[in-house]
Amino acid sequence: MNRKIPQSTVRRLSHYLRSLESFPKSEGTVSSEELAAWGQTTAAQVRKDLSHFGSFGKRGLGYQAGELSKSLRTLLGIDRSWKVALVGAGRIGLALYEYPAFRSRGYDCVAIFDSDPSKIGTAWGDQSICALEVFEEVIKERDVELVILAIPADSAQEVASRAVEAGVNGILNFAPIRLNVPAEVPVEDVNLVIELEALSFQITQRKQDV
Amino acid sequence: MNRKIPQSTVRRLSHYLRSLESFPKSEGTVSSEELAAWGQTTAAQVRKDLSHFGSFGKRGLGYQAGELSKSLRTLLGIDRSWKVALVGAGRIGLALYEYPAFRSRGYDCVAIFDSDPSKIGTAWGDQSICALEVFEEVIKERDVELVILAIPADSAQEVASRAVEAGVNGILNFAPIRLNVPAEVPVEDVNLVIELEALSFQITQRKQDV
DNA sequence: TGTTGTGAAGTATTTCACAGCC
DNA sequence: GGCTGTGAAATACTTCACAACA
Repeated sequence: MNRKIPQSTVRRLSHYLRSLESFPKSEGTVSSEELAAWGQTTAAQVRKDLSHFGSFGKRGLGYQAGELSKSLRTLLGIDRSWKVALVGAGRIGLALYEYPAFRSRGYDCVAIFDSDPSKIGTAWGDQSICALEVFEEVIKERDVELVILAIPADSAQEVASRAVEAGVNGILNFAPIRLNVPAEVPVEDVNLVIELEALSFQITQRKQDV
Repeated sequence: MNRKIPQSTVRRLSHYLRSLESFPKSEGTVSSEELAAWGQTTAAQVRKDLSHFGSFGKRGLGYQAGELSKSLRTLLGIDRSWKVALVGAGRIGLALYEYPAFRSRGYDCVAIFDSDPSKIGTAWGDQSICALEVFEEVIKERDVELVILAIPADSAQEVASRAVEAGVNGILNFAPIRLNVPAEVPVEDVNLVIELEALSFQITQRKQDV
């Protein structure tokens, strides 16, 4: 129950939750062995991950699936909904906006911004696209907590700084730069090119090892 | 020059390369200090990362920017082009297909697949969308090496298995499941919900720590 | 002199193995 | 008997610190 959670543990918690949701045994118990099999890890790892936060299981029995789900949702902070703003109404922005898993997990898009005048005022679903000029105003008015940056690298830093200034709590960044923000505002980077490069790296190395 | 490269090192190599490309000093030298500043790491880490693969710098001087770029591209396996197939012609697929950084890094989309009959035969750019029925045939005929899965979780495993069977070398997986494939075929997962959950986790924990 | 390359030291994370409880 | 929770051991990764050398 201490306070130093490895980043990797957090990722695995998400997997455990998804695992519980995907398997139909919403009633009944689940063992660390089963959770491990689904999440591509070990039973000991599952138990260690959970033990950082308390005791969720019963010795000799395992974990109550329904209860564990609920606990995981609380831990991950998704036992509530989050107000999200999307910056960048391009292809990636659209894909994210329409991504059903977001809404079903409680991430609610309450504002969309773009700098392109031809897009401003048009609507996606029930959201009309706002100009970046009114960014701070809208962020505060709608109590936005998370910002998704789906804009090019050269404007990402500026928008990130403005978002922090406006009181946003976290940033999901698709722009291929490392954002400079205060340590108390977490940033998660998604960099698609790096993922592809990690693949070609592994393939290339493997061939050389033969 | 050994053979046990941390996964994190690979990610950082990509950052170093992007760093070199973003800074205009394509001629001249770069120090580990400078690379570290851009990549949000330490100078020692930069040197250790590179030392796994050989000696790229000159003591007292630093690294020759142009040479180091070239070496990094070779290490990452992007000193060539890769033939990529996109499976899933939905919003995410479209965003990826139009993502300029892919093509500029040498990832060439040579086939698009979808299961929706109304999409089959229509074209995106110069690629017409193929049915999954002809998957193996097209993969082999066009020498596809990498597959990007931008399809729902329930069909992802089947397509992944067929891709491996057809001789694909690596998979970039956007479906929220852990794919079961032989160890010699690397898989990189991109899971957008997990990234958001990592954010809400951190924000939630932080608030409780006060 | 200035900066790399690298063993050795220090941290962090994972795995082991078993006591404790159902 | 079975399975969790957890210190202790093992492994992996990062940082230090300094010899080597342009």
